[in-house]
This record gives sequence, structure tokens and C-alpha cells, in this order.
Amino acid sequence: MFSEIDRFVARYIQLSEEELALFHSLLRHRKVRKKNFLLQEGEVCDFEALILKGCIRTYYLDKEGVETILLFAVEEWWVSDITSFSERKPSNLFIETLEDSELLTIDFNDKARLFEKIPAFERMFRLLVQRSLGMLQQRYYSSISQTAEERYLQFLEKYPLVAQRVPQHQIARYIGVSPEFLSKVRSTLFKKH
Amino acid sequence: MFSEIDRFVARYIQLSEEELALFHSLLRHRKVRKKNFLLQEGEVCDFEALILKGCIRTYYLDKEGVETILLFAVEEWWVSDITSFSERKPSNLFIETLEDSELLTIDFNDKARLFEKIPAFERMFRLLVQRSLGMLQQRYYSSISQTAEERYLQFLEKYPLVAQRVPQHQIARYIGVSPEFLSKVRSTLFKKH
DNA sequence: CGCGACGTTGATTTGCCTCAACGATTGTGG
DNA sequence: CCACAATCGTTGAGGCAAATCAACGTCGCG
Repeated sequence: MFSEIDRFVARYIQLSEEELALFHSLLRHRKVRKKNFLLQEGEVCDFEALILKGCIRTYYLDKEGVETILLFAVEEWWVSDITSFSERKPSNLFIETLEDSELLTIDFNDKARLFEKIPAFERMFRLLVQRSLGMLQQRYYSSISQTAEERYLQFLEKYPLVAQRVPQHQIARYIGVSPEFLSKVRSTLFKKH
Repeated sequence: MFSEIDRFVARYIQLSEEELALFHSLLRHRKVRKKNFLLQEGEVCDFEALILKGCIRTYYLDKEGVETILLFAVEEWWVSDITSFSERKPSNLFIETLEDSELLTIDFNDKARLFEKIPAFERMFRLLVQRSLGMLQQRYYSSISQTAEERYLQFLEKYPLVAQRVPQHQIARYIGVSPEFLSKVRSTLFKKH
């Protein structure tokens, strides 16, 4: 159960056996069926989760009911609403399973305890957040400077596996266009070849 | 010279006198005149800088010459290209002073040394990056779900000081529209009142 | 003084949205 | 296991937000 997360952690920091044991003791194993919410708008997010199995999306929902997808997460990715989690305030996000999923989660108090006992984890989480920031900067730039077609092709290239697993209308919302328009983009792509 | 940064650091972590002295010894004080580049596309970013005085922007530049502004930074803000800095690879960004500016900078090796000697700094930088990520998520969502008018008003509300200090066409690029269109948005806003 | 940076305005075009209608596929309760 | 509903993707018509291009006025500064 912990083999995946141990390999994950080892990429960033080195821990003794006792430290690993302590770490494990702070984690909770959860199974969640497809189409369930880990978090809904208005709730305070009290988990950070590493995905062992499954697929999860986080998205905003505006008053008109339009979803804007912030992230698709699959195996070896973390999901949370860090703003809500770290500032302990209500979230604007929904986090929903797209497939039956298995997670290892840690809550706010246990994460604080973890940092206290094993400061090296500050480093790991700093590096994780740092990488997320870099990726989001790139994505923000794409959303402003590129056309829907370019963003779609880039998505396929970057996340070929995810593209197989999630429905097309959600890919549309991820790249920031309507499902109808993505369908039209695809049909012009086919005509080109 | 260090009073601002000491106050800044104290918001996140507590340091002894010796630790502060060590920290100070790793910083470099720089003055940079208006309209100079701290970083240009293709260079590896070897600094993180706290702004003591002045105003700086970071932006992408596409092949057609269009700028997309990622950040305006003024007093008490940090600037860098963290991706380039931490992965030591060429940047896609430009970082340019908009006013005569004064900075405290730290380079890659000294930051590594800092983390090694005073692990608490991992915490501070984690929290900083975390906050940046939260803000950028919000901004990404705005760029997709709101109109130019809404984003402009939100900018004025959020950064009234910056709005006085930077030219209007750069605010346009920050909120992701053309300078001409922002001008039109403003003129319809005036007509409304 | 003259020139470049800046902001405005108008005409035209375009990328994408909304709405509506329609098949195809999936899945689910009876 | 079937029947019906929901989900999903496609296509077309029409509309709107914002881009592009071009011309012009103003101002601050070297």
C-alpha cells in the first residue's frame, strides 16, 4: 500500500525507516467510487491526497453552470485545494472522481505534525508546489496566446493517457472552450489530413 | 538595508541573530535603472530578488512580438523565474524594470547553502510559492470565465497602486487584452457614469 | 524642437459562444 | 434482458467579444 508513495517521496528526500513509519502512520487510505465529490464549493478542504489509482478532476463552477477545469489528476499526482487547505477557508472548487479511485490522504493537523517531526517534508512540498506553479504559468500563457486548436494539440501531446480516459467535453473545458467548439476544431483537424 | 527583508522574513519564520547574519551574508544588494532587463529569454535565471524599491514586470514575448505580462512586482514582492532558477534551464521570460529599482538578490548556490544551514527557509519559500500558486489559479480562472471589463475592474480594485504606476497598455496585456480594446472598455465605463 | 511613447477612435474581421436539433452509445432499473 | 433515459459527440445558424489595422492627437523628454 505504501510502496508507491515511498517511491514518490524518495524522488525528493531521503528518510530513515523510523521516519517512514511515522509518515505512514499519518496517512489514511481511502477508496472512492466514480462520480463522487472529495470536496464541494463552500467546504474547507481538509486533505491533500496522492492518487494510487483512478482519475480525478478539480474545477470551478460559475453561476451559469459552466465548469472550468483546473486539473486532471491520475496515478502519482496530488490533489487538494491548497488555498483552502492551508488558509482553512471555504473553497471555490469542486474535486470529483472520474473513475473509481484509491488515495492516500493527510489532513491539516497531521501535515503540521509531519513538518514538525520531519522538516525535510517542507522541502518535498516546496518542490511540488513549485513545479505546479511553473506548469500553471505555462498554461496561463497558453490560454492567452494560443488558439484552441494549438491548445488541444498540445494537450494531446502532453497528456496522451489522460486524453484516452476523460470525455471530450471535459477536455474542452480544460483547454478553455465549449464542447461544441472543440468538436468543430477536431473536424477541421481531420480535414487537414 | 536589511530592515525590510527582516520584517518580511519574520512574517513566516523566526531566526536567531546569527542566522539572520548568515542570511544577510548571502544576499546581494543591487540597484537597477529603469527599463533594464534582469533576465532575457534564453538565459538561465540565477537570482531570486526581493524588491526594496521600484517596479518590475515579468512577461512572455511571442514570435509576433506580443507581450503577455505574468506579473507586476513592487516593494515587498519577490521576482524570479522559478522554473528556470530551480531547474537551471533557459527561461522563456523577460524580467524588466519599469522604474529605477533596488533589490536584494540571492543566487542558486547561496539559496542551496541557505536551505542547508537554515532549513526553516524551506518553510518560508514553500509558503511564498504556495500563495503565488493560489493567486495564479484564481487569475487563470478569471481569464477564462470573466470579460475584459470585469478583469479590468478587478485589477483596479486589487492593485490600485500598481494601476497608477504602470502604463495602461501594459495593464491591458496583464489582463490579457489588446491596448486598443482596453481603451474601448474604459470609454464605455465612463459613459456608464 | 522633433520624435517616440502613449492613448483614442473607427472599420473590418475572426475566434469562439449560445442555442437548437439530431444520432450514437452507455448504463440502468424494472 | 430489454427499454428508456442519460450522456456524449456532431453540425448548423446566428451573435458577440475581442483582435487587427489604420489613422490621428497628445504629451514628455532628449
